[in-house]
Amino acid sequence: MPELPEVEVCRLGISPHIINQQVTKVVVRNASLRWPIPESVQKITGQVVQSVERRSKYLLLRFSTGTLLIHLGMSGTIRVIEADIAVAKHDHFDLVFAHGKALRLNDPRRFGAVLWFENHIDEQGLLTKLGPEPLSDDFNYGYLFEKAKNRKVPIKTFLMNNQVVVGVGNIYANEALFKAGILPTVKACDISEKRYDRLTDIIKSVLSAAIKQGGTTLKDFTQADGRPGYFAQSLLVYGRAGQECFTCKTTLLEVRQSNRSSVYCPSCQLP
DNA sequence: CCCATGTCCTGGTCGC
DNA sequence: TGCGACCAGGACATGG
Repeated sequence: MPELPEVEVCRLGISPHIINQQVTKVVVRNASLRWPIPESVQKITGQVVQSVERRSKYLLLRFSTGTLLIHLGMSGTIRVIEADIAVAKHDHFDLVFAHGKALRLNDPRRFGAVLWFENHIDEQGLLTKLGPEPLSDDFNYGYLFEKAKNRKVPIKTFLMNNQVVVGVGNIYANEALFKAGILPTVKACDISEKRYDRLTDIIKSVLSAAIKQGGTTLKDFTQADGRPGYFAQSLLVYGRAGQECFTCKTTLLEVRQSNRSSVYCPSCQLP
């Protein structure tokens, strides 16, 4: 269930357990994820994890000869466990380490990915077209306003476009627009610079708060140690269609946009 | 049958 | 007409 906060929570959780650790075995139980896990992942055997980075929702494990890219898709989770713990359904991939632990990927829907790149991380073009990281200084005042010029797409769809800004998925797009008081159906080009500046601040604060609380657990997301995230308790509109707005008691409404559900308060959120 | 946290890809439309 | 940018929707697999 990962959006950016969940992936970042995952990165923070697994990093201390696997950095500087040597991989002794690579186990592929089911290679058919979004793309087949390549045979070349076996080349990781014997190598040491140098760093665990994140770009957008991609986890990047750096080794001396290349990078292992992991994406959790819609339903992926990663845990660091004792390597001899029994395999569960949908446990597709393990990195086993010399200290007896294993990084284990579980992904029921198999929309996730495990890829190995030597030298050129972007052989597949997955990272080249991505917009700025929302928590970086590249995502700043004026950016969204400039980017939105002539864009007639609804603001909700605009925010979820990875070429605009990465990491803002359906949950946090809904939450940020509620907090910013912007109707999700407004055209991106019709929003003022001032409102975009406020929205930029809100996106940063919503994502940061979610990371601090360990992400949002809806069904299956867990942190690296198996604990759930607690941000679900902070959700103001996502998943609350038909219920009262916490601010004004108006009934929250739901619309479909680009095949995704948007929940909003018709009173607090304005065109 | 409905719905679901992501995103690549296809095919259509629009403007220059 | 051509080209590129933009945009809507399908597709993927499994579970609740």
